[in-house]
Amino acid sequence: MIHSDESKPAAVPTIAEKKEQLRKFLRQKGFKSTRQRDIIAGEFLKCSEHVTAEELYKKISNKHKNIGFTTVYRTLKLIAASGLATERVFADNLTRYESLSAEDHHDHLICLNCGSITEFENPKIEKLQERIANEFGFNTVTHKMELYGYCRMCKKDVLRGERFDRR
Amino acid sequence: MIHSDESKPAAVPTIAEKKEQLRKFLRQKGFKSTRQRDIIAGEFLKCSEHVTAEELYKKISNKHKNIGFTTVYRTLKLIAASGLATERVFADNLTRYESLSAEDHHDHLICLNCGSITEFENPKIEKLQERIANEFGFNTVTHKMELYGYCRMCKKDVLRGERFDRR
DNA sequence: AGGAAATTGAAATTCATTTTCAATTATTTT
DNA sequence: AAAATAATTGAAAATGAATTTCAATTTCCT
Ligand SMILES: [Mn+2]
Ligand SMILES: [Mn+2]
Ligand SMILES: [Zn+2]
Ligand SMILES: [Zn+2]
Repeated sequence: MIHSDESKPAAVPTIAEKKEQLRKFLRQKGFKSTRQRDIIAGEFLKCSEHVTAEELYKKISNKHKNIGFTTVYRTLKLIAASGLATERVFADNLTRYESLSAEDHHDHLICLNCGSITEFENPKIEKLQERIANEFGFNTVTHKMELYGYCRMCKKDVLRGERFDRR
Repeated sequence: MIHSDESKPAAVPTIAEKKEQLRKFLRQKGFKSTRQRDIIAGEFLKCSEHVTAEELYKKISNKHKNIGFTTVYRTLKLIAASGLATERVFADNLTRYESLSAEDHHDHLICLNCGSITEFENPKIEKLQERIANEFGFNTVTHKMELYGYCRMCKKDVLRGERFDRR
């Protein structure tokens, strides 16, 4: 997500501020702040990707061989519950997490060849979705919208007959 | 999907015709037509829902106790490959199949309470999706668009505080 | 510091999906 | 019509991500 408007510096929370938000959430829920949760949250907030528990675990276990997969898995759930992240499941059926500030919503373009994920936002589509839901007397809570195909780079390779899995 | 135009009777293939299409597909691929495949296809084409392999297997095994789950599972894959059905995976992460004629595309409204699935079609959204893909130099192959929330019936229950899982 | 309560992480479990394999069945060839 | 060839069947096992279990450890509160 690219925002060209840099006029409101307070709108983009720092990693430290996000970590504090998590700590606040934990305290408020009667949960505990731990060394592991701090490290996991730190690493998660650093890497701004659509990351799986497995992937994050591997990144972390380079430096911290004593942090287990289960804890990474559980901490990602907590981070999502706190509002700092959302869970996403794309066509590969893996649960991914992405860092997210409260307001921000977007959908995804996903390359079937290289797996790259591009984010977009389109208010017109969002409005149309609401209109459709209303027509059916439906009360929308959330939606999923994903476009699958070939990204600019992979499209070229396909034309040249060079398509292969880069994942 | 409701179509009020009944002027073209040939446009809606009968179950027999669909079964024939499957047989043609099998022959063409060097696969075999079997008693089991015929029964499974028949039952699948009859029940016009978003059905899982498990569900269809249970329906079938009432009458045909000798047809195994694996065969139902594999036959559904074949039916999808033949173009008679599409695979769908909604938020519950179960693979569902729905009978589908070649042209027809639609998206879904899914009730978080009762699990009911409503189909809709919106050309404007489809066009906007294409426009967005183009903006990113993206070549769209397929897309997924699902609205999750509460259907008309369940909305009422929610207001009365009567929400519960009907699935 | 002491004690109640939550957390950790290795291992086990779950659950849908997918694969394996020996026996059976469908199709083609003689 | 039988034999040869090749695919199918279905029970059981394997897979793999997600989730749970549980004893040992750590955090938080007084
Ligand atoms: Mn995203
Ligand atoms: Mn449908
Ligand atoms: Zn790509
Ligand atoms: Zn409902």
